[in-house]
Amino acid sequence: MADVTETLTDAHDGCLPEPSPEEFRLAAVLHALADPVRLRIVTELSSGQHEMACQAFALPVTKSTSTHHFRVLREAGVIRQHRRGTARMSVLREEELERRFPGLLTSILRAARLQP
Amino acid sequence: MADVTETLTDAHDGCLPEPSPEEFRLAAVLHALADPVRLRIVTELSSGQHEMACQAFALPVTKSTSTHHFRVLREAGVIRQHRRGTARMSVLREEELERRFPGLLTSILRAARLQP
DNA sequence: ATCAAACTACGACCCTCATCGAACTAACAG
DNA sequence: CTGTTAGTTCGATGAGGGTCGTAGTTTGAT
Repeated sequence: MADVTETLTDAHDGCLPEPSPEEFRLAAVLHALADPVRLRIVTELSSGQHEMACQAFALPVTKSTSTHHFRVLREAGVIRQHRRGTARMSVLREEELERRFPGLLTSILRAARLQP
Repeated sequence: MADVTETLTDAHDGCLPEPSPEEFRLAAVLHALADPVRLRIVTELSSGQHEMACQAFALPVTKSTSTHHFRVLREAGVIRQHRRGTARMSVLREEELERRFPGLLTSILRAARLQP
């Protein structure tokens, strides 16, 4: 599974549309993180490898619902997605969020770890 | 839902039901703050006097909608409300939120000030 | 007691959203 | 090409939420 297939699938056309940091909207970020499933995605992304396929989360929803949640996170600017073979890898946009909304993601992640 | 907190029984029963800090749910707080009107309420509460009547906010919605938003904030634990004459005063629960979710409110308020 | 001010409660409306299933697409292995 | 794996897209659906208007409540003043 942990194959080292050299990435020709680079960051040109495998990337899905995402906002630039200047386009981040606070309400959109808060709304994105106000859902248990999405909060779990972000929590796992922050404490695992910096890149994870959708399947790797084992979410308690169907694939189509899963796609929906990843899109909400991506369109809010919380994650970035690109293809890796048949998989869609997700990455937390930590630095960009930190620059735009200092301390926000950090405090939310800490709060999330404190709760069921 | 109607949690009768025994704190401050001193000020008879002008207080409306509110959760105790242990009952704060992160998703509820984030959802409460993900609305522009409610974010504005909280922002004004944090930068004005520590007590404000609903009317004082001059919100761009009707009174009934206003009541709705204040209730969402109160039930999430973000604000406390008590009567003062015919007015309903609102107070930010800054310390309790800080104890439960350190840095959260602070970073959200800072982010809100950075945006339209 | 009556009146006004400031909210609250209750429906109603419409729109958003989380969810699903089924059909479709993309990438890769044989 | 065939088949598999991993996501996406497209309705549909049902719950929830933001908005309003109207009616009711509470408090203080006259």
